Amino acid sequence: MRNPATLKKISDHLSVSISTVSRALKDHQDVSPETKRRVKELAEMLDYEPNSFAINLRKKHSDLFAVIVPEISSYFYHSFIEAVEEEARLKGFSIMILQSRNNPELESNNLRLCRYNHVAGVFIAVNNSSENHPAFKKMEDWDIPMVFFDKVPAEGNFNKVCMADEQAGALSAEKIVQKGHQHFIAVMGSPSMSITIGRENGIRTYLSKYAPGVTFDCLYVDHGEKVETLLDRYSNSELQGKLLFSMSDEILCGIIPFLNQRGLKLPADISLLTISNGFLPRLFSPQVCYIETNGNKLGKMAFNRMSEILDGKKVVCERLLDCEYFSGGSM
Amino acid sequence: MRNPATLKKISDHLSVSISTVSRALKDHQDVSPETKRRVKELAEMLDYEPNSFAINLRKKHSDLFAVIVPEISSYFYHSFIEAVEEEARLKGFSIMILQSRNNPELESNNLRLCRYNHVAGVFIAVNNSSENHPAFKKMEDWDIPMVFFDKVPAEGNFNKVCMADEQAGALSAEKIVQKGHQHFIAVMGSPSMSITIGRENGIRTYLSKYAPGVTFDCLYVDHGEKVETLLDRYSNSELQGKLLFSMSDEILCGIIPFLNQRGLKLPADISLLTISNGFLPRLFSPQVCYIETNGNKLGKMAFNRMSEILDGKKVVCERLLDCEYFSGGSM
DNA sequence: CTGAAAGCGCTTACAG
DNA sequence: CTGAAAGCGCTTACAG
Repeated sequence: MRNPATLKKISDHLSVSISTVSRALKDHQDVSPETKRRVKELAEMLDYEPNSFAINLRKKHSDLFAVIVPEISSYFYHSFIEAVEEEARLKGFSIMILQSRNNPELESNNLRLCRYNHVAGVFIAVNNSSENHPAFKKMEDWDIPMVFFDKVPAEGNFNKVCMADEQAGALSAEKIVQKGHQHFIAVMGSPSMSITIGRENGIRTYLSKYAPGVTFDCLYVDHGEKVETLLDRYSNSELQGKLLFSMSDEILCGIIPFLNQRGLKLPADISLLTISNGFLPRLFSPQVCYIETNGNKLGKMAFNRMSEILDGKKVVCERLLDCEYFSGGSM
Repeated sequence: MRNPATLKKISDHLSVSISTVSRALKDHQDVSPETKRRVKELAEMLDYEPNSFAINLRKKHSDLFAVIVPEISSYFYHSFIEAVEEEARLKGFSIMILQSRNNPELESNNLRLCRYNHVAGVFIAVNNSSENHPAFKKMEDWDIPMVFFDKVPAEGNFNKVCMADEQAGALSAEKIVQKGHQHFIAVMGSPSMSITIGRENGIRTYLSKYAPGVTFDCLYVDHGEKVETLLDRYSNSELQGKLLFSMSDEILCGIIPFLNQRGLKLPADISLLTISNGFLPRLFSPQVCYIETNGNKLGKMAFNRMSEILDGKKVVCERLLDCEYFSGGSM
């Protein structure tokens, strides 16, 4: 390992003190122009790079944010991460990615890593399964700001940035009712997830208020069960003319092959509405109608919230990202 | 900011020296069991966490790998990142993500960040545009191992881990020839990318060797041009019975809507073969035939190579990931 | 304008 | 079995 240049090395070469070198490199007013010039020139030549460990050891925190997600390659998180990296870079921060793979132990361990590395803040989408409240509390004790996004704890006073799940559910119901359906089939994710609960609540609330006669079957994709298996309970004639509502891209990816395999055509045989970031729905023919969930927008929103906290606006709050309807040809 | 516990704080409470506390916590044999017990108990109580800055300052490098990509949310990189994170975690490392957005300046800056943070190693997919050789060289000077993946520099002696692009091209040509096509249309990415060159070479080499009569139009999607626009030069009757070859998922996503819009059916009106990670091709009906590029596998391969380098096997080499054919119904 | 010194939190060779 | 001391590379209050 080549020895990287240090302030000491530069100071030795130039026969000035380390303090002077340090000051010269940061353009401190106390240093004479001539000294500055000599120091900077040599620093350049020696390929000097400050040492983050030494700097952070004094500052007691790093220029690193952590993003903790169940997994990176989901339909949504990578675009969230992309947006956060972008914003972070513009503000001089970098990001560390940690996956918790729906394993509470890993999640705790990831939070421990955040403490170990004294990150400036944590963006976290929590696991499906249990809620790691003690681990979350510990971050508070360490004064490491946390912004929960997408999958957030149902209980507890935390900073949250989410899709407006209830609104998305209500908007879905509204569109379904408008199309004249008296009954539909909703395919939802795990019933323990906050997003499932929110979206389903949105549907129920809307229906009970504006269309009490409309009913729906509610199927939950849980415990690794496949969408296809769940839907197999219906015969083609039972599905004829019906509407399928899909809670997410993940579920959409189960529904599409199912429809293909059954030979059901959109929208002649069956209608389809999904919640999605919009990428997949636009690839199909006809394009699938969707309510937009935008990972990039949510990432920017989360970053803004984090910036506010770092700037001192610490009062805990919950922000919602409004959703919009895209009209395809699937219903 | 709550003051996190330090060795000093523990040593004060227990009236032992800092050295003893440090040794006790790492189960050093020199320390008496009784002292160990007391130290560990208090450390637990005080929620002690070692300080990575102090540790790394001594070790002179961190437990952090950097992954540098043009962008995270491409069809490929997020699964690569996912695999690297997974492997890294198992070995006690974390990963930092940096995007270079096809901007050479950003790329250099990201490499500077890697030096600043004394990362243990860098995984990098380079920009389309220019090649940043001076910046790459500098990393060598700093003895920071680099593993290039997917988009790699054409020149220079570097560790590379890639799809077998030539092989993928050749395999594609083989399948096309087998289906009896005398002429086809290849839709490729930017001609300056190593993967474009490799894949096209593979096709040409195969054809000149085994099927010299077979010809193809070669279209390049470059400078933000759209696939649809490129293909618009062909009338439906010109396309009838033809085969389209798509170099990547990105291009596939342009071709599919084009076919839908033109009302061309697979495989009756037109055939389609793509190179892909396999996710999208399997969603369509019929499923699109593809040659597999697997981001996860490539990530694991890259990590293995990195591990070898860290273990001392420093001799530069290039590894290729074999590709496989998946038979759908699109040709 | 410049420098010596203390300190961030840790590890480890050395002495006892 | 335990401790005092040096040192990793930097910044900054203090003294001159």
